[in-house]
Amino acid sequence: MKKFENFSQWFDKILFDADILDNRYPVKGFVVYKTWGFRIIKNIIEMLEEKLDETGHVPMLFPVIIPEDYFAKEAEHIKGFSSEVFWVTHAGDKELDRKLLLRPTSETAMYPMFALWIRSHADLPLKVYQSVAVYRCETKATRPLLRMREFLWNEAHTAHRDWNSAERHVREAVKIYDSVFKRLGLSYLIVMRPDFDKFAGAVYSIAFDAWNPDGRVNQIGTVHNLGENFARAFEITYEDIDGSHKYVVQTCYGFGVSRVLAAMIAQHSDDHGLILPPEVAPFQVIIIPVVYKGVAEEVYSYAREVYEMIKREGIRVHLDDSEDKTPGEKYYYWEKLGVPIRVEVGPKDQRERKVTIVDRISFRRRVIDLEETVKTIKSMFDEIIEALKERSERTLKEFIMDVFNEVSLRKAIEDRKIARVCWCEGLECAERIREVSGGEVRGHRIDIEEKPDKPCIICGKEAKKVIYVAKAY
RNA sequence: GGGGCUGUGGGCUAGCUUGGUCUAGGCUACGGGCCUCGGGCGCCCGUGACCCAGGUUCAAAUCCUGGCAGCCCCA
Repeated sequence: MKKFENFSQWFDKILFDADILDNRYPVKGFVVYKTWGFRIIKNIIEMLEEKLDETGHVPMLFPVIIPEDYFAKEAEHIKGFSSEVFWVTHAGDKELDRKLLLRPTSETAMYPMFALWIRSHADLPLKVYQSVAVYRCETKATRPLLRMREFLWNEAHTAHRDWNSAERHVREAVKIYDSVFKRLGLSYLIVMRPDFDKFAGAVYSIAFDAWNPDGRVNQIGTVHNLGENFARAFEITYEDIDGSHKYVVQTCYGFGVSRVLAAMIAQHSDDHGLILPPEVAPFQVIIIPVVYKGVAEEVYSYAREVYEMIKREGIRVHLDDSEDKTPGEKYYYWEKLGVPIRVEVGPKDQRERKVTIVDRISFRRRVIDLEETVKTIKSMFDEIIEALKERSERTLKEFIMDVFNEVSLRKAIEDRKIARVCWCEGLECAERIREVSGGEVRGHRIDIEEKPDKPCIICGKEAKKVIYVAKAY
């Protein structure tokens, strides 16, 4: 199965073969995360939460249930989400007096509580996060990890004294996500969403759009400045130094754990199976003893010695000493699961006190002295993540295509590219872009500055922004 | 939101057009056994399936309707 030719089937096969998840659960859009996948997920979440802790965020856990009247408090918000809400209407066979819903996102669960907790400027900024599942009854076709009705994310919600400190914090949040995504070797565009596509209830929205082998973009994270919109709806006020009462200014940001996992798999893996950045791989090193009759005991005990030596360094290492498989079968098996480094120990290695070491990307074999093993593994970890990052960045660049008229725009989207176009910021032109290309306007970049040097691709008037157009998940 | 396609052991599939030797075939995986195990060695034995509910028919994996689930395309 070829990654760039038949992404869907390739992706489904990897998810199944690498024990990431089982999507045969009998409810559309709900999946079971299996052990290997769930361990990776836990490592990703841990990486993010550490970063959030470092930057002054505190963990909390809010209920999955939100009462209808609270959900409805912010007008735009309810408009944006109501069509895909799962409702809880009954307890046993009795109808509830007050309808409840499963959170599609937690603003309306958290902010009534923020109103109780925030009294004065001394309570600000408040920075809260939680890693939970959220529920959205997607009407489009669901796809494992990419578009599900129950999916995992981490959401952070903050409250600030004024617009400027909220603005500063938005930049901080973007930096946090950027650093975590980079550690996972991912490549993406950081874009300001056009006004008509911002989060329901936000003043503006910033998004991280990761490339996917089929040319669609995968939104792996978003950062929103909510202004006072929710503060007014939920009466979140504080007493300032001068005794006046003011609304807080809020931000919120979501890190799509399921989609980040999808992006990692989609960007890094190959036709042999999964490829994982060492930092999140459940096993970072797999040891395969190569035994023959007559020398088995020596090789096994040497393999255990190597294992203990690597384990002592805090590296997640596993010794596959099962006797029912040949070494070749084990190579394929662990490659499929994406273990970054394989250490082979055979009779020859044992006699010479060496090991044979192979990485998951290049499959290059090298024989090194036993004493060099740990040092070599550690430097190979760095080489692997750098190689993944470099390869992914290169692919992103290859996906981007400059187009200057409707015909080439349509062609670009047809060819599964991400189109870069100049745009006048007119709503009708954006609508037209969608119509002629079938792609969506994703926004203009904020990670780099891009000035339009051509007129608007649709109306020919002066362009204000360089925007990206692509199909999306 | 609209249209098309599909559902066969754990995975991939043959069979469906033209209903009947289908008692459903293969590969893979799995369990047991043998094997000199550096890239899926070979051989023997075994377990395991027609998505669900109706309908047509002497007879349904095969035809029809609905449900559930999945894939693709368009808006």
